[in-house]
Amino acid sequence: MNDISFNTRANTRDCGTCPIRHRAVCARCQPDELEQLDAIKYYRTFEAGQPVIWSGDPMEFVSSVVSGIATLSQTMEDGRTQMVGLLLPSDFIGRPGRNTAPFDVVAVTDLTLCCFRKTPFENMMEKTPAIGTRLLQMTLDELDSAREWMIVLGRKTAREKIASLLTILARRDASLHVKPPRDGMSFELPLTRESMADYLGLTLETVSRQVSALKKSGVIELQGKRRVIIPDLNRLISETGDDMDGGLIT
Amino acid sequence: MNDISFNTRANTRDCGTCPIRHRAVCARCQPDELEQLDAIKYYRTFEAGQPVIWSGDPMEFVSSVVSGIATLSQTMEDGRTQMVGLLLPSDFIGRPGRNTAPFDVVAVTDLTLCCFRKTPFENMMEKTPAIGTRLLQMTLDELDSAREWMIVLGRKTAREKIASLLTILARRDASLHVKPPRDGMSFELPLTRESMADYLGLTLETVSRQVSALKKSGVIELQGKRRVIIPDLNRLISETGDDMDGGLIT
DNA sequence: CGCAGTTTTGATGGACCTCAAAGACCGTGG
DNA sequence: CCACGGTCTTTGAGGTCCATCAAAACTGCG
Repeated sequence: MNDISFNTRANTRDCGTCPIRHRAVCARCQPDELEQLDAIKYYRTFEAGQPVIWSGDPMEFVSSVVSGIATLSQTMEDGRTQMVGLLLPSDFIGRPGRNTAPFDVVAVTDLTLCCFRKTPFENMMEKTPAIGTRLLQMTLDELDSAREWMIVLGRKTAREKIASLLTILARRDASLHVKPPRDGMSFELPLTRESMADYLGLTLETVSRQVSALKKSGVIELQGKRRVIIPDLNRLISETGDDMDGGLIT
Repeated sequence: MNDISFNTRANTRDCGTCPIRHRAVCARCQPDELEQLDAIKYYRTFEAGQPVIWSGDPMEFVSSVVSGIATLSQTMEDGRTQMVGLLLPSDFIGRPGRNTAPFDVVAVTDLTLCCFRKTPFENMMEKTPAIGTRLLQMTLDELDSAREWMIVLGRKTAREKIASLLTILARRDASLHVKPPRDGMSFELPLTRESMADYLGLTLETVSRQVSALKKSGVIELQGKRRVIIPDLNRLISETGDDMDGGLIT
């Protein structure tokens, strides 16, 4: 049970009932194109904590996150690590045209991926413009998010960083449940203090202190250690240091 | 001369002799496709220091950097600013499918852009897979660079940040001159201390001090204030804190 | 219970920021 | 030619935010 670090399953789900159908890389495909994808796809599951792929490894497949959360991160020789992305349902993993993984991917919760072997997928991409178009759109969105994250890493204080992360998680959680974020909403914190620290460029102690500080200020409330309640969303957003007129969409 | 902050020129250059022909968004186009692009393109020039577009502005055009350098940056309400990208010759500006600019673009040196009005370009993209494919590839590369920059912002010391920036500039300068970077190479520093600080998430004083420190250590030499000499490239790279076995390619 | 992993809390130090002023560089005009 | 002002850069002194080191409290689980 040690070297079988993942689980490959038969194609148990039909694309028609797929929860990420309308947001994933296949979102714009026609029924006949979906059928083709259906024929070459397979599911893999990972338990919380398991690695999906290491930086530098050959990538034999590309995939979409169906359920669960994974992190994308990079580690320096001396152990300093920086998370560079959070992979949520419908996010795409992999790079057509590249053979080795540029970053580590690790499952933080139990994770289900919808996978395609790389070569068949690349071939299909050439014949199916809908896939390439959608992938371009998703990649441009991710590039914007990555750049927005840079101002968090480069210029924000520890407190602003925590508030920024909580805001992102609140919005993503809301968009997953197809509800707009609202005052009084709550969500599960999927990350440990250490993961939060790696995402924010802080130490876990600083994360812990700032979360406590936000709680003491009444900006957030905690139920147990993992459930976060946001009594006043605008209050939280004002703690991020961001411009408020940036619209609540996304 | 105040409101004419840019200069639109007739199509003076032929695509065939374009210096960025083989690396820009048009790199994979066939001769007949190039002719079509040729028909709708126009050049614009900006003087050093001039804004190209502000965050939130409507974007009527997309473009490629032909010569010069521009910065992509974001500013918080209180004035803290973070650079999120450096735009060098062949880099693409703009987003098919989006109407407003997500970041500020400013010319740091005199700048020449090869522009296309957005709608004609989008139409052409639909009919010309070579453009979309190339743009996807370029966007994926930029996403990787953006993510690699995150570890610089989040986890590196001031000294390592400076070394990282100098390494990037050295490599890009070398690749522009189609020479591999080598010991003893030198290049012009296109950025002020303040721009470097904005790129690195530091203050300009810290940048100044660390540049002096690297000079005192013999890692770099300076000719005047702007020309940097790298006596020993591996020495500089070792100062970045990065893994050295990552190959010198790129 | 007892142990391992996670989180909190405390004390201390250091890297970097802030504020301040002097110095270098450069074009302008007398 | 040199004085002059503007911009960019360097250097200094002091303070602060966050990292580091250390230990205790909490959580879940066999």
